[in-house]
Order: sequence, then structure tokens, then C-alpha cells
Amino acid sequence: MKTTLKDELRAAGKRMTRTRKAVLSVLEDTKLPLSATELFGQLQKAQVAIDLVTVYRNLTALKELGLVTQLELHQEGQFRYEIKEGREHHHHIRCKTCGRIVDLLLCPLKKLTALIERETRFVVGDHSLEFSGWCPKCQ
Amino acid sequence: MKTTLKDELRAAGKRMTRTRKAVLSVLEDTKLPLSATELFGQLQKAQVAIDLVTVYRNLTALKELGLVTQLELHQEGQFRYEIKEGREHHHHIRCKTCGRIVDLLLCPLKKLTALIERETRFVVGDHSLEFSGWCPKCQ
DNA sequence: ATGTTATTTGCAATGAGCTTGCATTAGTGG
DNA sequence: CCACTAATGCAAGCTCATTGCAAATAACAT
Repeated sequence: MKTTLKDELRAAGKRMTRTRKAVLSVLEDTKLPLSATELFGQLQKAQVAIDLVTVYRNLTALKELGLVTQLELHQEGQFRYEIKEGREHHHHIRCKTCGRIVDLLLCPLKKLTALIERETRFVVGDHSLEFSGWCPKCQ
Repeated sequence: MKTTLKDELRAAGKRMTRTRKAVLSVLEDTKLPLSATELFGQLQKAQVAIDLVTVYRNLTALKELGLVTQLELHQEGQFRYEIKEGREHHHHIRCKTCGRIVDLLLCPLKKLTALIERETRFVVGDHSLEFSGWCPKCQ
């Protein structure tokens, strides 16, 4: 018995609407994290009638359900969104010149988290680790 | 012969003005990274006549000169600024409940940077590593 | 000291990203 | 197919940050 996305929505009292389906579909087809505006652009290109506000509201809802990750790339000053399903925890590097984003498959922070908790007495919830630099073409 | 802040400004064709001095002074007195608005508030409390725009312009100028670091804490959605002088490269952890910020004195990323450069063929420029969680009082 | 000039400032306006209020539309379960 | 509530679209508003321009001022030369 496999829980579908629709089941997960329903369990939280949410509905699988036309627009939500479209937002999820773009996120599923896109390997890299999208900003709300970029996602909106993709939807327009795909002839989906949707308001930017609805994009934001869907992203927020999906984030709260834990189906989507919200992240900020280094020094970019906006949020990006990535679907969680089937993806390992990972980080990114972004080219300072052309904006190209590449996934990093490693995360060296498990041990560090324990150390920080001991030192600061915080309970660590999340971390963000984002790199920027210059991609091969822009060097 | 010690180069003063004023010398560094002058070398870049910048001037040490009344407002710039005040901005630097608050940054020097503050151990933790401030947002532009917070810095502006400090200046008002100190009876310094200054416009918020001037705060932004000074922060940008100081950042471009490399005298100040601009950073984004995890999921906060705004920039913060910290004076560089006499401070080691470091990261932060921020309480998700009360917003308290604490410095972390360790950075485990030197080795990782080399690895990323080999894997992605990017030249790594900067990274941001920020934690959030719950401080002792908010747990 | 005083004049000259380019930098800096303040004010107003603008922009980007994101959120909220509200009436209407449309999923969903019965 | 109905009733109920979530979701949507539109307009307006909010926060953080940037830009244009005339007036003020720091820095240097005289």
C-alpha cells in the first residue's frame, strides 16, 4: 500500500487541485531548486492558468507538509523550492557569473551537529550549506 | 605603519564621513551580525542623524571594500552585516524561536572545498553555512 | 584658510519578493 | 448531486533593498 501524494495531502485536510497538480508536476520534472517566479514562468510556458499568489500559497503548503524543501542559495536573497520525494539530503553550488546551479551529493555535517549541540547547548534543527563560485564556462 | 580604516577607504577613493564613521562604530561595538534595519535602530538610539538609505549604501560600500561581511542566516530572508577586522572566518546558529544568534568558531569546510572543486570543476568562491535550532531557553 | 571637485547624503520614488483580505470557484465525501 | 470547506484570483499591502537627483560635505590643492 503506497501512499500517493494525494493521500498525503488528504491526510492533512488538503485537496489535490488543478493548480497544485501543476506546481508539483513542474517540481517533479525539474532537477534543480526553483524560485517562485521561475516556477510561475514554467507554468505559463506550459499554458497553465495560475496566479503567482497561488504558486506561493502552494509552495508554502507543500513545504509545511514536508513534501517540498525551501532553501536559500548563498547570497541570492530569495527562496527556492525543491521536491523532496526520492531525493537525498544535499546541498548546492551556484555560479556567481551565470547563476548555474549544481547539486552536491555530500553533507559532512552530522558529526559537526553533535559538536555544536554540545558546545552551544542549542538543539540543532536545520542547517544550510551553500557554495558559490565560478562554473567551468565562466572561469 | 598600520593602515587605518580611513586609509583603506581613501585607497579606494572613498571618504571617511560622519555617517560612515557611525556605521563602522556600531559594527565594531556589536559582536553579532546586524541587519540594516537593526543597525539603523542602533544609530537612532545613539542620536545619529542618518537615513536608512545611507545605511544601506554604506554597508554596500564597506562590503565591496572587503571591510564587512554580508551574510544570510538560515531561512531568515534578509541580509546581515558583520565587521571583518580582527575576526576569524566563522559561522552562526540562530534560535528558531527567539532569534538569538550565537557564533560558531569552527569551519570544517577547507577539505570539502577542494573535493567540490575536483568534482564540479567549479572554482569555489564563498560558502555559507548557517544553522538554526532552539537555544537553551526555548527548548 | 579658502576654493574646487568628486563623493556622499537625504528625500522621494521605485522595484523585487512575498503576504493578506475577501468574494468567488471548485474539490471531496456523503 | 449537495453541502461544506479548501483553494483560487484579484487587488492591495508589506518588508527589504535599490535608484535618481539636487544639495551638502570631505579631501585635496593652492
